Amino acid sequence: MDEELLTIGAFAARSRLSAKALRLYDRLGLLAPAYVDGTTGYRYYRAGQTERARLVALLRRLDMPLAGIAEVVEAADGRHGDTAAGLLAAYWADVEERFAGQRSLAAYLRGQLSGRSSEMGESFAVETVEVPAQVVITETRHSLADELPAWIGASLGRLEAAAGECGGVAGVPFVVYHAEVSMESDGPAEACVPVADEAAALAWAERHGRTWQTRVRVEPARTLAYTRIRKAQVANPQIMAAFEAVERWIAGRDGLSYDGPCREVYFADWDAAGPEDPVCDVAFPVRRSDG
Amino acid sequence: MDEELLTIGAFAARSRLSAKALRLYDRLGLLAPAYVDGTTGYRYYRAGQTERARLVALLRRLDMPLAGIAEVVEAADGRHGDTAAGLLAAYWADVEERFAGQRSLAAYLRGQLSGRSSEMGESFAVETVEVPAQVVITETRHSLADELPAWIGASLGRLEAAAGECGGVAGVPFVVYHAEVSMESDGPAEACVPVADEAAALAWAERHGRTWQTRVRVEPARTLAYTRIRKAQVANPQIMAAFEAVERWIAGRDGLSYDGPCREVYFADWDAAGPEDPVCDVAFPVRRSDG
DNA sequence: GGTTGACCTTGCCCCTGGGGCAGGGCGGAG
DNA sequence: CTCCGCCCTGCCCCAGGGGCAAGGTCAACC
Repeated sequence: MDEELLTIGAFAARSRLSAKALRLYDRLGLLAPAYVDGTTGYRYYRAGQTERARLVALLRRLDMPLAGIAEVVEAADGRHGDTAAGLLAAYWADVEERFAGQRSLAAYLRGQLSGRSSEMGESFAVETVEVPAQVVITETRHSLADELPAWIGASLGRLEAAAGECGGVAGVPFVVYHAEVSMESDGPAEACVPVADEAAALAWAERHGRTWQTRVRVEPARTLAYTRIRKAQVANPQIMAAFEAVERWIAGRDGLSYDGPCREVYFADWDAAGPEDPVCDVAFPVRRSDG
Repeated sequence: MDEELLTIGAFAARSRLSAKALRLYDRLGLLAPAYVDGTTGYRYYRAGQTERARLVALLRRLDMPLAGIAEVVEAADGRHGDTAAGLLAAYWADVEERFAGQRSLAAYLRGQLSGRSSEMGESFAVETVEVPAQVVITETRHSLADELPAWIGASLGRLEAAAGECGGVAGVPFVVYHAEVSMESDGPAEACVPVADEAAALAWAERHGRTWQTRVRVEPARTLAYTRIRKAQVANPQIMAAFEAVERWIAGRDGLSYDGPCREVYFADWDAAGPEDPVCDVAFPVRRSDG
């Protein structure tokens, strides 16, 4: 077996990896040479290592990060191939999900770029409403926009349950998309449930500490410009058309300007609603600037 | 319109881009602020620029490179939205193609990792054959493995046409996958057609210069270990199973070792063959090392 | 035994698309 | 006037290598 040692170039050819990549994988501990000459630093690989190297190369062609590849090859080496296949399947399911989102976004954008986007399909009816100040309990999350829907459901569920300890739900739950970088909560998404008893809410937040990034704050009185959408429209990229419609409506009114981050107001029972039932208002806070 | 200027933070919030990204896009000329204060360097954006910024943000979510995004937004700004939509469609078609390849590779790998890969499906029959030395005219290409099939067809077609000037096709065309980094052709893939007249071939190569990376060389006599596959198997990842079968067969014979880069030998008329007709030998040069 | 040329080593800078931080300059409100 | 929040530039960092330079090695050929 001793004379079976390959230099890095020969091993690179057999494994379809570049010598540069092999040095990197060595440094990362992902694919160590069988023997390294102490004086010259030359790396020597066994022919039997090509199998592992090939696996690494193929996994790289799936754009799997090297850290993930390390887990897979370790699992594959450990004989319990189930785990390796499971890790790969999990990774790939993730990729498929992301890709499905991108595909629908691409289709939406193609439509926007080619067609008469402004007048396309249904026109959204936009109205304004005054909302008084209210005490809200909130959860905030820096989310990645693909796990947002699941998080919104879970978060509003938790908050509505907690509202029972705070005097009960005193208004319509909503989600605020803070893009403001350092207003006071620098996260992108904040789920909010209005409650009746501010003191009880503060005590509740005290008990819960910082586990779920929970907070209690006063949402000031607002004027909201909003449009009502159906359950089937609460998804990307359909919902973007609603946001854009409201923004266009605001831009078309002189003397009206934005007054805060946009939000989705969930006024209906989500689970009981059918796809064509209105469940959500897409809203922007506005202010009369002068006009 | 003058008081409509937004600071970078406000514009970042409206456009869902980070201030850092906006500075980068400014530097690249992709999204320049409406006004830059000469003394402070402060960037100010018009509210009307949010549309372009949103488009950039959405295209980034498709992982489109900024250079491509620049083309799309320029085209969209130029009013001829067809072009913008066309550029996006072309980009996305490319992504879909790459993704389809990755998906089938992922499926193949899941099978390999979980199942009894060695005995799965058909077992490939491996044999050896002696091939005499032959003069070949060749084209070489550093290819990206997704455009390989198309290139192989085109290249062998060109070479077979050229063989007429070199004494005619004197053997079976083949493609060599040089992974060797600097043997004498450092490229990954080399299409080869044997010809009868070496002197005429050299003259032909002289005339054609370096336009298609053409060369004439003598392929030495070889012993090839090969397995025969059907047309339907000439695709990724199916063909990989054939390569692996030959490698395992070689590894299982003591006293036989690799003697050069692997190749695909196309012995049949590709266009006339049906999916189940044998068309190709997947081969490795081998050498009797001692035993 | 010497030379040559192919191979190997480390180290540095480059790419994309930003994130994060440091140090310092503005701007409006109290 | 001061303070806090915003803004600026500039630097280092990430993955996953590519490419090149300067220098050390190895094996084959003469």
